Order: sequence, then structure tokens, then C-alpha cells
Amino acid sequence: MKWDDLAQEPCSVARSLAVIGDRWTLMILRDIFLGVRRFEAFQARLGISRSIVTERLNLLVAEGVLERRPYQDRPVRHEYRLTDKGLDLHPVIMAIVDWGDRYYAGEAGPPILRRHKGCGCDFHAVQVCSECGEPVTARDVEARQGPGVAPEAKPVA
Amino acid sequence: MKWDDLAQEPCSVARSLAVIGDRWTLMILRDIFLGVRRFEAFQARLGISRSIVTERLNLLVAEGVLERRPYQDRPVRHEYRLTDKGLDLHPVIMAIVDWGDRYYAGEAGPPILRRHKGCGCDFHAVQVCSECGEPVTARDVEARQGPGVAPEAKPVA
DNA sequence: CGATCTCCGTTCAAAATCCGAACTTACGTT
DNA sequence: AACGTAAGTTCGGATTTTGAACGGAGATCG
Repeated sequence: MKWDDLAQEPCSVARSLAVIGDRWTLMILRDIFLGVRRFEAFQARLGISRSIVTERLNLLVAEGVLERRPYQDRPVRHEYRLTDKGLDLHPVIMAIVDWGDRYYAGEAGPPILRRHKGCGCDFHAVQVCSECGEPVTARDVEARQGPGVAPEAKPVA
Repeated sequence: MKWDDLAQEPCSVARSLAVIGDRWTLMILRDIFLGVRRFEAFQARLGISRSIVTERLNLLVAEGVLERRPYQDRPVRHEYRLTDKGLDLHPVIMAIVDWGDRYYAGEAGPPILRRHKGCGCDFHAVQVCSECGEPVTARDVEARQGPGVAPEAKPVA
């Protein structure tokens, strides 16, 4: 399998990763959720090749995760903003943050704190079941084939 | 910045991605959470180079995400199992699944259904605030520098 | 007016990474 | 003896990624 084949897989993980499954793409998304919007800022903060920044931003725009919009004329300058589809990636970033905070934060604590505006507390994200509201762990989940897979498709496990 | 520098960044996203931030690594983790445990199975399901499978599994073992343990003698054969640290990656995979289900599932629906053993319902994961239990979206979060960053470190935004 | 600066890219050769295919080891099976 | 299985390793060529330079459209400086 090649990278480009991922989007065709009958698997939501594969199809998502075809868009965001790349280190720099995810780093760009991290920055975007922190408020970074401009090409130069991404390039400077990440310290990576400009062509990679270009390519990743273009892909995210093409996939509807980001929107490229002018923020001034003469000369025209654009900034990249999250669409609703992009905002829905927040749980992905938060899940990654939580894991990193738990296993890779030093003695001092996490590098970034996040406050929930709703209740005013510093928090971390917890995943709960959409139906009963109870926390969900790996062992609480039973996966089975869903309707989106053709019968002749290769089995998932 | 190079890939290897990610682990040194004062950022939980970067440090996590240094371990799991790779398409194939995340695909391997997807399979593991579906119950796949053996080298041959990963290689066959993903259809990627055996050397990549080797390298990724070794990294995950070195980082304590997976455990390599013999499941038979003569000849010795090993399988890869999630450690507790690895099980804690479940929210990451689930967040990716949810996004893919929402934006890339076809008419028919998602390719895989997941049932919550606790309540018996098919569900999707919802992220809530650890403090107040209310759902959290990107707009509800205010990030600021935490204790794990040295004062002289470069600012996060 | 000419020089330099900013922002947002593009181009290109060199370096790093990835891939497929074959090979290896160590057993079991027919 | 020949074949099959599980779990890798090796290696040359294909693909990606990178750094560094270049472009261009306007703004600002002197």
C-alpha cells in the first residue's frame, strides 16, 4: 500500500490519516489551534522547509480543513483559518496533547495549560460515550463491521 | 527542525508525535486496537514494506507503547501487545475515527461500528471537560503557558 | 529614485527515507 | 526431501524531504 491508497481504504482511520496523518500537518494544526494563521509564522515556528509548509497548507485547504482568505489588499496577503470541518479536529489534537502531558511532561508539569471557558478550570479532555456519558477506555469497546463496508471487502480483523 | 528534534520540543503534541506521528505507526495502532498482534498480520493487512513494520514496531516497543512477548516456543514466536501506556492512546485513535466517520463515511455509513460494553449502545466518542463534565469544543478552550516551559523558551504563540 | 524589507511562495540539487523483492533462520508438515 | 510458516534482515533503486537560493509585488527608508 502507498500513501495515496489510504484514502480509498474502507476505514475511517485510514481516510483521516490520508489528510492529517503526517507529522508536519499535525504540527501545523497544533499551531492553528493556538491561533497561528500565517505562512511565515508556520514556517518560522516549525523551522521546516517552505515547500513543505506550502504543500501541507494546500492539502488542508483542498480538503476543506482550512480556508485561505485575504486579510489585506495591496499587496494581497492571505491567512489560513479553520473551517468547521477543521474545528472538528480539536478532539484529535487534544487527545494527543493529553497523552503527551501524561507520559512526556517533565517534573515541572505540562508545557501548556488549557482552561475551559465554560467552568473556568484548567482541564484535560476526557472521552465519554455519546449514549450514556460514561468514560470510555479501550477495554470498553467492541468493534464490528459496519454498513459502510461492501460485503466482499476484506475483513477488518 | 528535523523529525528527531520533535522529542525535545517543549510541547506535548510534538513529543507525542515523535512517537506516534507517522502514518504507518498510527495504522499499526489502529490494527492493534482491533486485536491484531502479529508481525505477519500487520504486514499483510497494511501491505507495506516489512522493514517499515519492523522499524515501527521496534520504536513502539522501545517507547513502552507495545510489549513484545513470546506466545510459543520452538520455534519462538512473539506477539505485540499494548501496554497501559499504549492503551492510553485509545482516545487518539477514537478521535481520528470519529472525524473520519463524520467527514469521509459514504452514504452507507461508517465502515466499523463500536459498541460501548457499559451501556450496550453503538456510540461515538465525545470529549468533555475533566472538571465540569461538559462537552468541550475548540472555541471553549483558552491556552496559556504552563509550568513545563523554561522562562527563556520560545513563546508558544 | 534606488535600496532594502516583508510576505508568500517556487525551484532545484542533494540528502534522507521508503519500497519491493529476495534472502535468512528455525522450526513444523506431507 | 520438499514445502510451508513466522519473523525478521538486507539491499539497490524509487520517492520524499530538505536547505538554500530565487521571484515578485508592494511598502518603507534615506
